[in-house]
Amino acid sequence: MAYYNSSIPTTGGPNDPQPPQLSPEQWAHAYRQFQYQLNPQLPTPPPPPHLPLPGPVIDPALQPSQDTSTDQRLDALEREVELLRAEKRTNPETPAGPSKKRRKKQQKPSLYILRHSTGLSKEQNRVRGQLMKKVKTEGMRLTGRTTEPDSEADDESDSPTTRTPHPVMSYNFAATVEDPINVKIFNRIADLIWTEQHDPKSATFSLAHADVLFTREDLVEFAKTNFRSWKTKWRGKNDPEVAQRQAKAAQKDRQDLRKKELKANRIKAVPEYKKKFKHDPICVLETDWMSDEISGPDTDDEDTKADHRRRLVKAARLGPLQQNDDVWEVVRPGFQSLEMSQTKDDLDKIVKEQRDNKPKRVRGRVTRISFGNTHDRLPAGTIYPFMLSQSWYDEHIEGNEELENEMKMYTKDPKGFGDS
DNA sequence: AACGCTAGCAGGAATGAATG
DNA sequence: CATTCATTCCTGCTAGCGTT
Repeated sequence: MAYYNSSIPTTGGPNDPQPPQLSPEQWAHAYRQFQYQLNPQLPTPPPPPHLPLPGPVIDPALQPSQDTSTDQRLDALEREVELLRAEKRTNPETPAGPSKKRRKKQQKPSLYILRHSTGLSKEQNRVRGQLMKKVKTEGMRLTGRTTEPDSEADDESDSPTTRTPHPVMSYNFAATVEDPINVKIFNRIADLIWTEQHDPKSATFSLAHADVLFTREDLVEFAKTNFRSWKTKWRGKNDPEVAQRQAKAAQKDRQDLRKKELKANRIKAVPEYKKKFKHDPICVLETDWMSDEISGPDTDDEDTKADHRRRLVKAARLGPLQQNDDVWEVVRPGFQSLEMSQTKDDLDKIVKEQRDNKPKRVRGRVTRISFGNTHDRLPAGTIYPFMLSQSWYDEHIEGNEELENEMKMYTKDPKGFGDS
């Protein structure tokens, strides 16, 4: 993607493409599915205790006609299994012996098939999503949850919201996922959906792909994940400290999002910029290096906040009807050199031109105001020499060994920047 | 290996304005 | 009025981290 990543060792930016790698779990999963392919009579991957061994293997050719893609997949799986075995052979810890023990060990990781999404096929992911949705729906029905989180947690005699008159079970959010009550609910959910969906021939079966396997443990795991997410919400409502933490996180999240949008807009202007300046500005467009766009100062002091807001409103020249509109202050990174900020300004100019040229069909954007303030956070990742403001470095970094080490910089500037 | 927590992300909802 | 589109923000899911 970004060309500078390829030539120079970086600290591993967020955009680095990762070569796909199979985890042990995925190996196990592949192996397991292979077993099933060989012996589809096994209706489901049985829970761990008893897994009849491959036993008399059925010639795949004898199986009911399969389309080529299935055949191909089977081939791939065969190869994977071969690799798996090879790996095993070279593993000194598992000497070949009476194989009962060995097998047990091997089965353990395959408790789950769809638990993690990485490495799953498209079909598997589809079914995975369907199952998670079912688990969630069932969980809501069972615990009497609506999409609206009910406000009162400790008040039993709540308002007459006519809810399902079902025998409602309630999660114990104060406890963990191991709490007996919670476990009971997980099992109930898992059993229900397992019964409904594990047999493709049954009338209740409604998954997109009948040949995708899953285990009951998968379902329990989905239910747990669900519970955890609900618990987080519950804690936010019941623990002021947690609420505060979450609010802060949400704010940071919003901030990061704005940076990302800023970057995306500027990226759209890159082709035009290249035409104009004959070099590539993409090196400047790292999310972290975009300006902050803040609604208010990071403080608890109400006066400071109110004052800040007043100044923003004034600078934005809001009309009488717009007094409550959003206004953001742009706070640029202090570390950046003139050349870097100029590059971004040039990009923004193009962005603006392009916006003005388009038929205006957009809602008004939030007004951005700059008071010329900067922040002094260190740049994330590795910057190029031309990006660094010498005076900022002298003032904030120079002499502080820890910070000096934290600043990472390439030795050479990209073409068209700095001296090059 | 499982747990709890969190940052980051994708997808989509909501919003507002111009257009047919 | 419905449609279309860009912008902004929210929700829920996931991976990754540190702990048990």
